[in-house]
Amino acid sequence: MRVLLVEDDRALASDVKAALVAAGYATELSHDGVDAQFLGDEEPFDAIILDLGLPLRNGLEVLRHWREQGNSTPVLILTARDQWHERVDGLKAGADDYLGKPFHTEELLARLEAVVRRHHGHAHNLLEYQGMQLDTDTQQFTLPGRPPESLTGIEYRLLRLLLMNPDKLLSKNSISEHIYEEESLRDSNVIEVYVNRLRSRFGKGIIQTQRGQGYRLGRPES
Amino acid sequence: MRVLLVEDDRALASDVKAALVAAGYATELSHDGVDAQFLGDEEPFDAIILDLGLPLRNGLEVLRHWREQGNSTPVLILTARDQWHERVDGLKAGADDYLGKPFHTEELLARLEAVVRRHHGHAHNLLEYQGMQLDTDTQQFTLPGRPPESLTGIEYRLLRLLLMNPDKLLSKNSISEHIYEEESLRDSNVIEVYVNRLRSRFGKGIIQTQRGQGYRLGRPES
DNA sequence: ATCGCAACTTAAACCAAACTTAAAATGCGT
DNA sequence: ACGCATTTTAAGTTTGGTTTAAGTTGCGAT
Repeated sequence: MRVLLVEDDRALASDVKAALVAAGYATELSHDGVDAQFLGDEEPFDAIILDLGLPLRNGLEVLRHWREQGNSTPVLILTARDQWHERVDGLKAGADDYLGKPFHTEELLARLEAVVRRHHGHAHNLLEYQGMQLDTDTQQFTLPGRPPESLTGIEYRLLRLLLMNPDKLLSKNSISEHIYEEESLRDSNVIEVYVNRLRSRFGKGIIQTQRGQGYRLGRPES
Repeated sequence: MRVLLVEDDRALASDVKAALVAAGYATELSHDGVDAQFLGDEEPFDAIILDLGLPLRNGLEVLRHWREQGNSTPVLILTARDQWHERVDGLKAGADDYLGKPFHTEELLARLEAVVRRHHGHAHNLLEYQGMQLDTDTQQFTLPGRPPESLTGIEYRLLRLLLMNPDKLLSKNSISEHIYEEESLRDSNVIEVYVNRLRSRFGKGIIQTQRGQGYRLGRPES
């Protein structure tokens, strides 16, 4: 279990880190918003403990940034006891729970565990290829450097089929067989229409046409 | 399992190599882009770990070179933590996964294993002869030292017929019987036209003519 | 050497496949 | 029952793989 602890008060930070390590968490420390943001972007944590009053970059902004990037690591925010509105803002920005300072480390540990368990409860199931990822639980699709987008039912089924057979050439027939239950709309251009939709949402390159043969998953252009 | 580790920081490189060897990978080291490119071209690896900041030749260029050569060895790139765009560029250049520096060796091992497994899972159905290969899942044709190219329907069927009967002499009649359903276009020069197309795409030598008898698969000239 | 036929080469025509759009139908939640 | 989002139909347009066709090359037999 890896945890990122973001807290500018060094003394407090190392106390808390000690407690976390004692509880069995591999803990990474960060003391300002900019550094924290990079760490959160680049490394996979099971949870993040985030103080909102940070130098260089406000904690709320950092949190919003992560959520916009499609990073759904559970975040527990720390707020000053009397800053009631910060908690609301934090939850709205995508935090999973909050804790007022000062706090007892036991309570922190309890909340942390709860937050992690809750998150693992709906552990997200990812279908990934060339940096694109399809979350089969939420039906959301993410391409590198963009926020996740929700898909309609058929958009999702088409994209999932492609991602489950990367590189493979799939004929329109086999596609509609997989997407619909029964002897399908044989002469209908549904597939073409949806290919068109996905291309205009996510870029032309995402699906390649092999005229007369079928379609194939491509790689997203920038 | 052979792994190529490309990393110019010698200290880091030998640490990581030790970890890889301990995990059971036969590991080859390279410290600059030119050397790495040569090794990747000449020797078969199961995976490559590639730092992007290299002396002599940029890691991205090396990766692009390999992919242009049709080399599909899984590549895991290492990027500095603050170079977010490098990841995207790397994926576009054909990397299979990325890892920000600094990293934990356990994570490197996990990603490496995942990448190798994924790559093996992607095993395609290949029709192979003299270094040429026809992928019957993607309908793409690769000759040594070139990136795979997509084929049109009839190009594909002709090439497949030839590769399924290597060395065998195939008359134009038997060819058109295999390629078309019905009583074929007996007096038509379709076959000749397509033989011509394949030769100009992939080299004269690829198909040999036996005047009056038919055609036979040949070997591609370098 | 020359003639004739098979194979080669090129370009243009054709036509079904795929694309694009918008409107109509469907279905779902309130 | 209504409004909204999604799915499907439909019609017009573009694209590019296939085929035809006509001219050229070159092998091999006489």
